[in-house]
Amino acid sequence: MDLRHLRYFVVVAEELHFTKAAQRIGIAQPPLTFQIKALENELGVQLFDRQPGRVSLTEPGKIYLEEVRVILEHVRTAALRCQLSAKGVTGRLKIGFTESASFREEVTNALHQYRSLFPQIDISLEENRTGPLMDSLRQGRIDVAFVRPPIESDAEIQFVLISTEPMVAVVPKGHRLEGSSTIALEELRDELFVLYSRTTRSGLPEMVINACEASGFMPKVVQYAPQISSTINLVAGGLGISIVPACMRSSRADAVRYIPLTGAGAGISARLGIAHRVKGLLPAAENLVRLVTADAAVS
Amino acid sequence: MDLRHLRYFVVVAEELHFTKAAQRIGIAQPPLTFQIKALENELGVQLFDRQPGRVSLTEPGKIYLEEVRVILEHVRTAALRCQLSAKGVTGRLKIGFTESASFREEVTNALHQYRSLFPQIDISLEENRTGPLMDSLRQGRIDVAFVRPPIESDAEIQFVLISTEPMVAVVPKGHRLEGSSTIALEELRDELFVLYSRTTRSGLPEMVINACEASGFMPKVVQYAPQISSTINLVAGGLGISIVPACMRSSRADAVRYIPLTGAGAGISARLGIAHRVKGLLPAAENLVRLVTADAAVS
DNA sequence: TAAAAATACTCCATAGGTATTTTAT
DNA sequence: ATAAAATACCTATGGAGTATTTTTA
Repeated sequence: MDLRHLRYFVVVAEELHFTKAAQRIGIAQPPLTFQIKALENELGVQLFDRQPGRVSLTEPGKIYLEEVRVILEHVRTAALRCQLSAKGVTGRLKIGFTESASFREEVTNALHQYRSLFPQIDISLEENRTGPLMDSLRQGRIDVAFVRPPIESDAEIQFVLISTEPMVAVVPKGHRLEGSSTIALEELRDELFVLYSRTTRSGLPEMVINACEASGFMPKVVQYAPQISSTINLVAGGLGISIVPACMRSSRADAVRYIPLTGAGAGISARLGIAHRVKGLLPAAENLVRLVTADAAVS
Repeated sequence: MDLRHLRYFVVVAEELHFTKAAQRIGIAQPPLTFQIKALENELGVQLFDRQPGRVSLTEPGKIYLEEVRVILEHVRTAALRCQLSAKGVTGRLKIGFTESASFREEVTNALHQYRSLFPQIDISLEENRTGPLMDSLRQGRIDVAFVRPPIESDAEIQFVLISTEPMVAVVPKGHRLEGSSTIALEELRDELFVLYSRTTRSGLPEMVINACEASGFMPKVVQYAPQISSTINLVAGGLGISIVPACMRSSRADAVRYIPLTGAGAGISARLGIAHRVKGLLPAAENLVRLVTADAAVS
């Protein structure tokens, strides 16, 4: 049995006239008669009472018509649902992001814009550090991730940089450098550092340490903290000073001061990008990536 | 788009392996690949991610699979519903019957039996006189009717006789003939008659009048009554006597006596049968007719 | 290198067309 | 007598087969 049989059946049931029905379908009457008979044979049921000039549905035919109409409608809606999903209009999207990404306007603006463009997408968010996010990405637990390089790029994962910003020094209120408009890295030689904990050999804390070494001293790290915001809280608490991405400036403005770096410090920057699988990417994720990278190209 | 496409799609989605799927379907791999591509082209959506040895459903593909499974199941159940309806297992049935038919065991037994054989048929009953029932039958308001001949039989209507019974005299208690074991029609020459009203030229009351005439007298009819039971009630009330089908004997046994007729009176009989349209007969109605006429052949 | 999907082509089953007959009003 | 469905037969599209190539793990 084909959908053709069902479609033809509905037309004949509507016209109750084989010749007219055949015209509406766009075929000749004999093949239509043949197809309806084939359907009846397959069902083992007479669907029409036929007399020349007086075709009518049998009772089983009426039952079947009801069902077939629903089936044909369902065939259409199924295609539609599928197409909407393919366009990323409907569906779900799992987004990972690092703590500091949520402080960047590129990210929040993109999410706002995405939500208004695709209100039917069910978005779920996961905050984690770059490393675990990349694992989740590879294993399909999330679909896109706002992460900080370096990313171990390969054929499976694409990474697109969307922003670069300077790192700034964070000192507690009342610190001797509080009033400085800029700080050279060398001035921090004797400071105690609170750093975002090191999980890779090349993340933000590594960059800070490397820059200090380039300026001729090894920073004295008194504490590693799991989040950048907790790092800042520890600075606010007077444990030491730190160096964080400039976007964090709005955090704990009551208790800390953010001061631009000069010299070797001006060279270190926090880069942020969006990472996603190359294959098996959800349509909804493609749309977000397109939106984010289009913005990145403009700015 | 064909059901074939949908069926193939489900198999490939289940196997996630074109070669195995082709084997399960019973065709070669290339045409299967071709058909799936045709489906994808028609939808405008990629349903599978294919790498040799690693076929997987895309997100829209998963959505479509859900829908298609429901569609294919619906195609099956639609055929089933249609077939059940064709066998008269499900559906509705409108039965007409004359008042006296409900006093005949052939009719009540048949209905009992039918109800237990086809519990899913929605039966509705209509009581009326033979003439209106035959009109309803022709116009499709009812599907079968238990009626008394003569029936104006033609190509549209089939009538099968299911019982023949004698007519009996009804006299009120205390009547001069109350004690008679039989009554010859001539003995009623001077009686006042209450008759079931005449609507056709050949119904039960006509037969009574004709038989009386054959016995040499014209019955004195004092009252026509719309139902046989009201006729009997009038007899019970002393208005006169009547002649009714033997099956009515159980009616008003408190107040009337039923006495068999002899002579010309023994010749008149009440026949009962089932009538139905020849064309456009509901399967449920066919089953009832079959059941009733099979019983009729036995008895 | 091996396994599986894609491509290229060939064939035939069947959907559809044309001509005609049958049937019921 | 007429209109419409059924029948008979023919044509051609496209579904399926076979052989081969391409691709990726």
